[in-house]
Amino acid sequence: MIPHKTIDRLCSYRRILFRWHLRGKERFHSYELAQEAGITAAQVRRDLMSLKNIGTPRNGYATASIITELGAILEGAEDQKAVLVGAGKLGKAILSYFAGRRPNIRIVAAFDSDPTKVGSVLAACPCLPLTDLDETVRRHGALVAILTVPGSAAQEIATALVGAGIRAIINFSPAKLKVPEGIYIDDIDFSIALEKAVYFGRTLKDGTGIAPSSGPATPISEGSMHGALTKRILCIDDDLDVIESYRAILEQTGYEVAVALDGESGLEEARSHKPDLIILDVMMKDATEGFHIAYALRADAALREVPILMLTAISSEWNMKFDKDQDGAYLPVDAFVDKPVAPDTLLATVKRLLGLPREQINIMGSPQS
Amino acid sequence: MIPHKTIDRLCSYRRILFRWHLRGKERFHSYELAQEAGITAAQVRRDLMSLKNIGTPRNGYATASIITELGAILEGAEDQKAVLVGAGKLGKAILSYFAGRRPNIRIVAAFDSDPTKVGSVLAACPCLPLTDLDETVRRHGALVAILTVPGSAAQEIATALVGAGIRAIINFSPAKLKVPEGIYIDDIDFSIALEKAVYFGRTLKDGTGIAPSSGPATPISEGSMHGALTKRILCIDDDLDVIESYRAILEQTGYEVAVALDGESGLEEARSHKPDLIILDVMMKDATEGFHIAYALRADAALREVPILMLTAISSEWNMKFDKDQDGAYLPVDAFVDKPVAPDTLLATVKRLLGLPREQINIMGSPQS
DNA sequence: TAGATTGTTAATCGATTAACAATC
DNA sequence: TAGATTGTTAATCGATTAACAATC
Repeated sequence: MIPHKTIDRLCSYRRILFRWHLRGKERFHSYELAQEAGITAAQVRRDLMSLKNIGTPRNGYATASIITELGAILEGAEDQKAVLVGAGKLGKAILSYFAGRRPNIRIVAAFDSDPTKVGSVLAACPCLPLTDLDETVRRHGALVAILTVPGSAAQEIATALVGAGIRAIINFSPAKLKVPEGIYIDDIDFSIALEKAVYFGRTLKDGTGIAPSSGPATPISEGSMHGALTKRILCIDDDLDVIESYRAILEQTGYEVAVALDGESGLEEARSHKPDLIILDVMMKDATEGFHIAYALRADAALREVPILMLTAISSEWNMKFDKDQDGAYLPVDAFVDKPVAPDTLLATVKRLLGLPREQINIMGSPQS
Repeated sequence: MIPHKTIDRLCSYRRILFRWHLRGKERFHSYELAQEAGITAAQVRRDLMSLKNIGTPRNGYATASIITELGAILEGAEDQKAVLVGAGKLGKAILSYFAGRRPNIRIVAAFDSDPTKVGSVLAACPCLPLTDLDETVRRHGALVAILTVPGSAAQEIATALVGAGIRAIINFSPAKLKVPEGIYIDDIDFSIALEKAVYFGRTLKDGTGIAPSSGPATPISEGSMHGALTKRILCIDDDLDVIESYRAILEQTGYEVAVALDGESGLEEARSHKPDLIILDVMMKDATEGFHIAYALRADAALREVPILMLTAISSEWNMKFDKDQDGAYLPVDAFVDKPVAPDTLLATVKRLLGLPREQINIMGSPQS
């Protein structure tokens, strides 16, 4: 049985490693992961002892196999299901935060006592009356519940959840839940978080040598809308069906469309007939090919300022989604669109990118660290 | 310097004690607080050593003075100001969660890069452009920031915040922030919380003797709307101005109004001329008088079924608000309304309560534990 | 090989619990 | 007074870090 805090860190490791994997980093050392996670290398090595797979003294750890093992430990074999109770502002915010983010961990239903909310669909998740709670939880075999109800209702609902088979509760209410031995409770209490922050903000000793670069934050500018037609668009994707569907949509709208079924020929095609826009699949034959092509395109002086629209999808290997916010920041591309993509979305994004002034093309990526 | 986890517990203690204080519990023992907080009595005593005030072996601790001391430690003397960056769904949910809840800790501004959000007012908090961040933080002397932006923007904004003088950040983004020594960061990461819950939900050993009372949760029923006039309403409040303003509002609408300036005479008046509704101030000369009156009314067979509307306000002593959800559950009253109360709200609530069928009157309170 | 890095054990650190004399 | 409960110190527990032989 792995201790609580170790699990915490294993989750962080997995996220970091997934990002590294996307960026093509195939091996890593304990000190690298330690630095990224903000802890010591000894801690990392000790934590990784929880898993079977070993590193080797000279070569360190293999990113991919560690991610696989972490996935096995943290998520197990089957899909995991969760429910949410309390579809207020916070509940809705959490639903939309998770929507589609972790396909392996799915919030199958939301519950609320308010009859005006029941029946609606929030972030792809049906809102049901509390009377359905027991039956729904049992039917799905959900083990996890997210509790976003007022403190006064929390205990009653927690008891019902446990009775229905829930084994872990993330409790956002201020109530201290009483549950049987063996049920996991994670209290996330905003009031206490704020009070703690106030305390430490006041108290922590005036940092020896605080000299952070000041300067106001510059908001990320949204490209302004222009319009232009009869442009040439190059689609690079290894799935022929996908290519053909995009071609149909784009040609119908009056664009000229070129296609390539792999990165190599895509690059070649781009060099011989410079397109006005490139649509690039992020996950081709290996998980990072799309990224390499993006870098190669930016390295070519002639193609540097061609906007790139990157198509993102779920990695079937670990059921983790490419995180535009987190991972996209490093990539020299101008827009991300999720697959499968709705024709409207595709056209709107294409139109926007074609209108982008050249100085707003993202040539370097904007690494955050 | 008090350690991290101790501060955590001190915050919980304060909340529990405030609730006890409202319920008239003037003294307590370490084992009582321990049980309520779910820890050991030794832990409680050790934690309370952080404060000057002492308990006495025979009488235990004085609730009020401990709350005062905790407030002094946790919040300090002056008001504390915080800002929020990222007015998305989560940011808005958090804003409305905190709105008015802790008058001593105020979120003075929200920031967002989206020009369509800037200029609006969210939960009594103006939304400003990111370009105003530095100046606003400095002007208010805010020490705490709540960060609810995407991971890709988090580091940049954190740096700007620290540059502007922020000393503590509650970070809801998945990014691991790099900040100078001495800055407090609290990471609240929903993805990791969910993964942890999934892990422990799957893993924790099948609880020895799980036999929680099953039974579906019964949603709290909302009183149905009826209508009735020429009813007699008794107002009990020690503030003459307040009484007169309510009287004006209610009489104008056609109700008959009786008044009483303290609990004692209120009870007497209720007994001599049975009203159809009682409006009761929760905080009169001592902080719990309103509560005692409520219990006394329910103890009187003749008055038991008269609905009670309780007026709530902020406790000036500790700047904590009476928490309807948490504390109200114990009280045998039928509605709570915050002071100062808008005429419309007052009338609507009065109308609803007067229409309440007798079997829905809350005679006993509904304790949650 | 020599140097670097691992897995793992031992030492340290911090936090919780137990114990108990002081005392109301 | 006698019993119960405190404040506080010592013992225990758990988690982190350091150290180092094994080894790629």
